[in-house]
Amino acid sequence: MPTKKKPQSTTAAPPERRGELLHTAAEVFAEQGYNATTVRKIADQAGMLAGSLYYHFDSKESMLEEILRTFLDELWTGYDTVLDAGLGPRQTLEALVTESFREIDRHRPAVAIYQREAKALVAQERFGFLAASQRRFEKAWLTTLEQGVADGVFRADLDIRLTYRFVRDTVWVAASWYRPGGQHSPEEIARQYLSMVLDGIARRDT
Amino acid sequence: MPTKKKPQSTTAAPPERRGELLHTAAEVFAEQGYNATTVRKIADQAGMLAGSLYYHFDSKESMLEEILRTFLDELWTGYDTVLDAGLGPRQTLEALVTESFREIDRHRPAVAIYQREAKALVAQERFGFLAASQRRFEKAWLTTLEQGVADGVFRADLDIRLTYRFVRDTVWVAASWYRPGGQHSPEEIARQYLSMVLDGIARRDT
Amino acid sequence: MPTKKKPQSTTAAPPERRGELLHTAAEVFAEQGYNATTVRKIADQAGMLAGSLYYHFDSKESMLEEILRTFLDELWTGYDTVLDAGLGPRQTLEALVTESFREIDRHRPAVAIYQREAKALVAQERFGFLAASQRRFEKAWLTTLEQGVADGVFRADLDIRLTYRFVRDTVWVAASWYRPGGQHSPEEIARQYLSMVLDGIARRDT
Amino acid sequence: MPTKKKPQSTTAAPPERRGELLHTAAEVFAEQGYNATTVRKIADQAGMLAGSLYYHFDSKESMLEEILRTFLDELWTGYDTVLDAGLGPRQTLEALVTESFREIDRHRPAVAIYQREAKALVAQERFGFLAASQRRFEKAWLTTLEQGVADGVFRADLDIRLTYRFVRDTVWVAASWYRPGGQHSPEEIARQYLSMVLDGIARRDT
DNA sequence: TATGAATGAGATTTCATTCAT
DNA sequence: AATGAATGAAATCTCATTCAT
Repeated sequence: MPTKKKPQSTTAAPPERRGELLHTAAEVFAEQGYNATTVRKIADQAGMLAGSLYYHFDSKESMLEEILRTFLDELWTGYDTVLDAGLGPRQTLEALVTESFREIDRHRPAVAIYQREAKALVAQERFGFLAASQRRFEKAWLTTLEQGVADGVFRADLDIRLTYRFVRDTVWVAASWYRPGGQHSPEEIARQYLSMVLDGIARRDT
Repeated sequence: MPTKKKPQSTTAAPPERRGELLHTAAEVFAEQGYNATTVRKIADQAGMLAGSLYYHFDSKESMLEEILRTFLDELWTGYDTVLDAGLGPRQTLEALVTESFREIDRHRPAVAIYQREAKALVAQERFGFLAASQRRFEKAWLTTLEQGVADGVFRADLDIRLTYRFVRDTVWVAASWYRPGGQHSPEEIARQYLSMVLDGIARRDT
Repeated sequence: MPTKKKPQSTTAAPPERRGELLHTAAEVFAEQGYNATTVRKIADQAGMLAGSLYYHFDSKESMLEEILRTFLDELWTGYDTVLDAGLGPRQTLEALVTESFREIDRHRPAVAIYQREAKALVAQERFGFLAASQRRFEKAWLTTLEQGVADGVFRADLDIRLTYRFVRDTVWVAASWYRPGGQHSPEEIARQYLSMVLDGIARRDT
Repeated sequence: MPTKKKPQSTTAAPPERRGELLHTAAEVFAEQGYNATTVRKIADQAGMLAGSLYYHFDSKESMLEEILRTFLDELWTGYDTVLDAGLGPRQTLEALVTESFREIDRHRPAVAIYQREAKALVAQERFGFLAASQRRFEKAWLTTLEQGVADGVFRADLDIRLTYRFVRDTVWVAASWYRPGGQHSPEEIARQYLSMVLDGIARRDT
């Protein structure tokens, strides 16, 4: 039987229902995986019947699409601000990592969904925007790393693509264990991650 | 004269078929996700009909179980050898990371499946062995890191659980892009990853 | 001074809305078929939401009923005038055919709906009036044809039921291609059809 | 509960199951209309469960497509034989009409489905072959009629397109009442129809 | 060992209809 | 009169699994 979330205070702005439902769907997708999530589970969580979701959305897949699109749109707003700021490579890297943790904080379910599903989705025409985003992403990071090597702020003895994957994945998988509102703020986690990524975990003999 | 064992039926070695099919299944599971993989897809890939798989296996789930069990058994054989060798924390960490990349090389599909599905599976009784493995895994790594901090070979200013997750994720997500037989051997990748994890990607001012 | 009946609410004549909506519904039913027509499609066409139709009508089926009833009422008004006029069989046939084309001209959507749906509807109690109409129809035509054969104005060498179906189908299927306001008036089409039905399309050797 | 048709003699050629099912589906489609026919009704009639149909067919729509394609393929085999025979216009017309009644006799359900559904289906890309067939059909008939007028065997005072529609529809709607195995053979019905179409139903004063 | 055909449970989706505002 | 949101029943479709051959 449906689990009502809340009877809602009195009156909320009307066009938010969609957003609420997407939020609910994203949480269930993130928790159980897209394929294992039935529309009935989403509807239960939202306190309605499965069929009622189709008043708001065309299909289960269109919910997934909208969740991922919304997330990527906001992610790129943040990234573009960083990339357009004209910082040096090290500051750019720090800002990108920090921004990433902020996005994980704001869109944890969407990030988790992205991690788990993106690989299988890119093949579909409908999710072509994922591939486009991945290309921009790769370009932004590779450029930053290459510039850093050229400027002498990053090590020159590492395979640059390997480094790219290392930094990229290391940051984003954090979404699988990160819980918003936990001990550390996203900025604090970013700080520690950056410290590990930049300086390593081995103790320096100074 | 040639050494014939038995006048075998008609076709090739029968008991290997199981292994081949598990291999095929693992690849499809890794490619598309367990839930999105239909037994028909596996059968197609193996050149048979869906129903025929049930001569070899009890169920789709039992294929998954066998794939993961086989992988974890081999992983722990390797890990136990390292952990029982009485090395210092830094050498232990290096050996575990190297061993992990070797396992990715040998069992890439299984590793990818594990990454994607483990979280949802541990709740099931049948997959209790996953939880047991995770606990041993966490213990082995945390002990090594703590010993390293105590011995002064790892930095003491980092949150130890954050460090654990950092190292753990860093290694295993490589399965998502690693392709056996590529440019770098697993040992070479391990070397570079260890270099980044231990010393960081920033250039040192000597 | 202008003759105002009542200080009407705000918008135009309310009781006409029903008729407009029935007109719209009939067109969509005729275009796509009753079953394939969703109330949403009708509402879209009418510039309102699906639920709003239920202010005007009890159900989708009641719209269909009203459309068909209105059409058959008018049809029989015309037919009865002809049948009660005491004409000879040939003039009766000509008048009935002409009247039929006039009805197609006025109620084309309803005729198309009737053609397509009547067979499945007659079984329902609610649409019993269709069966009644069909019986009267058959009787009127058969009587006319039989009288014509008896009078020697129609050929005696043809199966009378086959002839009946021939004339009936010949006339009504025209609704499937007829477009009001096209090249030919209904009377002109009737004239040509009557010429073919009565005298055939082969050239006579005079 | 499912209505088993027959336990079938002993062994029928295996690849006929598809054909049997299409036959069953065609009968139900013709009887109730495509949209009003549920896959469950077809399955009931075939003595199986609804889901089992999907072992043989991709979708309900693909059954419809195959039924119509098969019918049109056979229809055109027959028509082409007539059209390639080099007959005069009157013999061609007679042969086409006779062939049409034979097709109605062989494929009554498919013809009935075609009549009822074609108009709405042609809009769909998937059913583009219907439009193609219609164009060939129109061309064949118009050419024959025009040639007949030119040769002086058909009346010159009639609108040729009107005549085309008259003959075309008159013949094909017969599928709505024709029952194979009834009183008259298709050839006998064709003969009477041709007599009416060519010479009319009015008695000639010779 | 494998096929061909089916089952049966459950998933997604559709849609006429209702109802508070 | 009309909207926005929902219900609930039923439809289409999916798929792991079974089983006779």
